[in-house]
Parts: sequence; structure tokens; C-alpha cells
Amino acid sequence: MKAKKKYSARVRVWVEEANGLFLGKGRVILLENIGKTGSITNAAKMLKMSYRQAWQMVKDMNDQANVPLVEKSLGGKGGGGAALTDAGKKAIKSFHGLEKKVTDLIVKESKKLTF
Amino acid sequence: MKAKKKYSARVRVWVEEANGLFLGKGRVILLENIGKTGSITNAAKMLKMSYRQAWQMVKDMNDQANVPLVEKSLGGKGGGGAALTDAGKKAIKSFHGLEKKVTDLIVKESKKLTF
DNA sequence: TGCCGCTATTCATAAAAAAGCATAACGGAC
DNA sequence: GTCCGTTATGCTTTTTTATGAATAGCGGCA
Repeated sequence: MKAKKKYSARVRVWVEEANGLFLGKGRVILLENIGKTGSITNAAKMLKMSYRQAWQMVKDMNDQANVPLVEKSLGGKGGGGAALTDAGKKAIKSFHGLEKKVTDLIVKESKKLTF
Repeated sequence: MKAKKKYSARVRVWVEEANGLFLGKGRVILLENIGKTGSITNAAKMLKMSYRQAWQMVKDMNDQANVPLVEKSLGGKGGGGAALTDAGKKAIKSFHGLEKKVTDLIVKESKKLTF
């Protein structure tokens, strides 16, 4: 009997709208960091992604949501910033709930794998 | 009340081993086509992917499996070919089973989404 | 022995995606 | 009106990924 290799099932969840990707894991993490830091710039720095990309993600999400998930302000004290709307906070929770259900199932099924 | 956009949850499942990806949807489809056509070359043509990529996928899978999923023959009548082993056929079934369970859950949860 | 179609592999090229740079506009505080 | 840090955006460069061409080797079979 040969030594058996260990396998594990993995899963990736996202939410689509007519125009394509709406919410995915990366976008939700970005939302969370915007909430923590108060700006897209700082959130991007924490995640070591380019501001360009982070900004584009926020734009896509807002464009595809019924109500914007992120509220931005231009100029003024501190130069402006960004904050989560109630819809944004709710979206984060919904996504985590969905992800948890799927992940729990995968963890369970993963144990049954034999190749 | 504004017109609401329609959202749908999606999911992607794969199986990993210590060295990385072992089985994913694309690889399973490739396996199925190898079973149908009897060669990597023809399977690649049906899927409109390069032979190079298909061959590499088969190699990765075989290297990571306890028992090879695809059996290849070199030279001889017809120049050689490729066929699924019993382990290969079983792997396809296991993957589909896993995928179906996750997909069923996602379909159910998808209906609850409101953004 | 020569033929055939497939596996096996390298290498250069092309296409796509991401990162980085530069810069304009904004508006509250001083 | 000047200053500041941020949003907003285009453009160039880099990096990554994929594609395609080219070639060797294999081994039954006529």
C-alpha cells in the first residue's frame, strides 16, 4: 500500500449582476479596509494593491449596486475620503454569510475525498 | 421604488494537493474529452485549447495522483493515443458529485440575495 | 524499412493583465 | 488665495500568461 497523498477541496464564491462581477472576496476585503481607513488610498496601501485598481473596483461595485456601497468626498478637510454606506456594510455581511455556508459544506465534503 | 437589479451567486470548486491544483472544472472537461476522442491532441482540438496546455494539464494531474488518471501510448498503430484509467473515470465522477452539491447549495442561496 | 499520427519538449512571439508614473481637479482650513 | 491629501484618469512600462511554430522520438504495420 503506497503512501497516499492528501487532497483538499477548495471553493470560490462571487456574486454577479448583468454587467459582470459585482462582489467577490477581494472586493469585500477592499470594502472592509475602506471602512477601517476612511479612504480608498489607504485601503489600497494596506492591501498592497495599486490605487488605480482599487478605485476601479469601487466604481464597478457602485455602478452595479442599486444603492452605492461606498460614499466618496472630494477635497475639503484631509483632501477627501471614502466611507461605507449602510448598503455597503450590509453587502459585506451578506457575502460573508454566503461564503460561510459554502465553505462549511466544502470542509465537510473535503473529508470524503479519495483519489 | 426603483427597479432592482438581479444578482446571482456563482461558485467555483477545485481540488488541491500539496503541489497545487489537482482537479478543476477545466481539467475534468479535458479528461472527459480524452475519454471520448482517445487522444490528447483531439481532445485539445475539440476544446480549442493548445496541445501544449492540454499536455501540461495531463502531466500535472498524473504527477499529483496516487495512480495516473490518463494512460498514454507512444507510437504504434495510429501513432499512439491516450485513454482514461479507472482512477481517471472515478475522479471525474467524484468531482461532478462534489460540484453538484456545492452548486445546489448556491442555487438555493442565490434566491435569497438582495442588494 | 519506410510510413503514419500521436506524444513530448523547446523556443520565440503575441496577447492580456497588472503595475507604475504623472497630473488635473476638488474644497475645507488657515 | 495658498496648502494639503484625496479622488479621478490617462498613458506608458512591466510582468505575466498564453499561443504557435518547429522538431525529435516512438512503435505497430504493410
